[in-house]
Amino acid sequence: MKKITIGEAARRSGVKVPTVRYYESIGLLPAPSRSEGNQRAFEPADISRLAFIRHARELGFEIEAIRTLLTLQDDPHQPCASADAIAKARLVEVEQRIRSLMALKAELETMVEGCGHGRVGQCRVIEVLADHGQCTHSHH
Amino acid sequence: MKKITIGEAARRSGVKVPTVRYYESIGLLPAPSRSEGNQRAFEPADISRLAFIRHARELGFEIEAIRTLLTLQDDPHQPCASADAIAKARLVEVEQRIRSLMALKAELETMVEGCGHGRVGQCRVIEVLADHGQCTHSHH
DNA sequence: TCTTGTACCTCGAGTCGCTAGAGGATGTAG
DNA sequence: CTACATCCTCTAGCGACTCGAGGTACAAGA
Ligand SMILES: [Zn+2]
Ligand SMILES: [Zn+2]
Ligand SMILES: [Zn+2]
Ligand SMILES: [Zn+2]
Repeated sequence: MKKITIGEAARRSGVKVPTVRYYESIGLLPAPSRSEGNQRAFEPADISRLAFIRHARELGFEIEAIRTLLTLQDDPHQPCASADAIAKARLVEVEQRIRSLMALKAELETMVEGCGHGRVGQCRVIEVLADHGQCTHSHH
Repeated sequence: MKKITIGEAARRSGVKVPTVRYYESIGLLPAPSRSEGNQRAFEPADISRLAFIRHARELGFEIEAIRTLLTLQDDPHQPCASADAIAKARLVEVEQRIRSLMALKAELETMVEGCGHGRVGQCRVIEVLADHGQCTHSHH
């Protein structure tokens, strides 16, 4: 079996080189063996783990959640309730965030569309920012 | 004219006390005069400025964007094109973020719904996280 | 074999927008 | 006068990286 350098691990997993080292430093990725010259030598399992982490990060899971998910993955006999709970919590988060962003979008549209592109003194953008009472939604 | 303490400024503007000091420290809020005992004494204009900052933050504008917006606000004779550009850029950002979160939501729903709540070995959540190829959207 | 160039190493600091805590001074009400 | 809330400065910490300095290792070409 040939050794996988950090650069190749990065290329294969889509995680950047410094980030790979960072994940190792926080214990998310086990410290790999080293070459004679002290360079990291990864194995295929590490690449899978990195890809898992990257995918979970892309889906917005926090590092601590990923740590839990990885621990679960390491022991396939456990019930998956905690994994499902983490995913469900993330889903709720995402739904809330979408709702909040939709409200924001509406306010921003009003601001942008309402402006006649004249002087700052009459700018609707500045005006609305200065006075939340002009917003259609009271909570952002 | 009575002096406004930092606590009252915080209460009136909705910005927390340490955050008010932080805004002063980064030059977003002018340093107010001080009492004999070295305590900050704000004026009504500072409260408006704080409220403006808070509102802009709630709408997701970055500090540097707010700095620009405040500079514009300070001189009402300038054309408002830059203010509008900032708001429009923020709108585009928000729209992109919403689209991205909608895709995420779909993936998370598939994961959560597909799981039979058995063992980790068969958990759909873990399975999808380990293999992005199982996602319906190729880009997150 | 030597040289060149790329990739690797560690360590510390910086990013953003706050937030928390230590340790002390000031202001106000009873 | 004594509590007690509020204020002050300063430093450090959060999450999740990202960057730079200063140095080492390794593979390919002359
Ligand atoms: Zn305008
Ligand atoms: Zn508003
Ligand atoms: Zn499951
Ligand atoms: Zn995916």
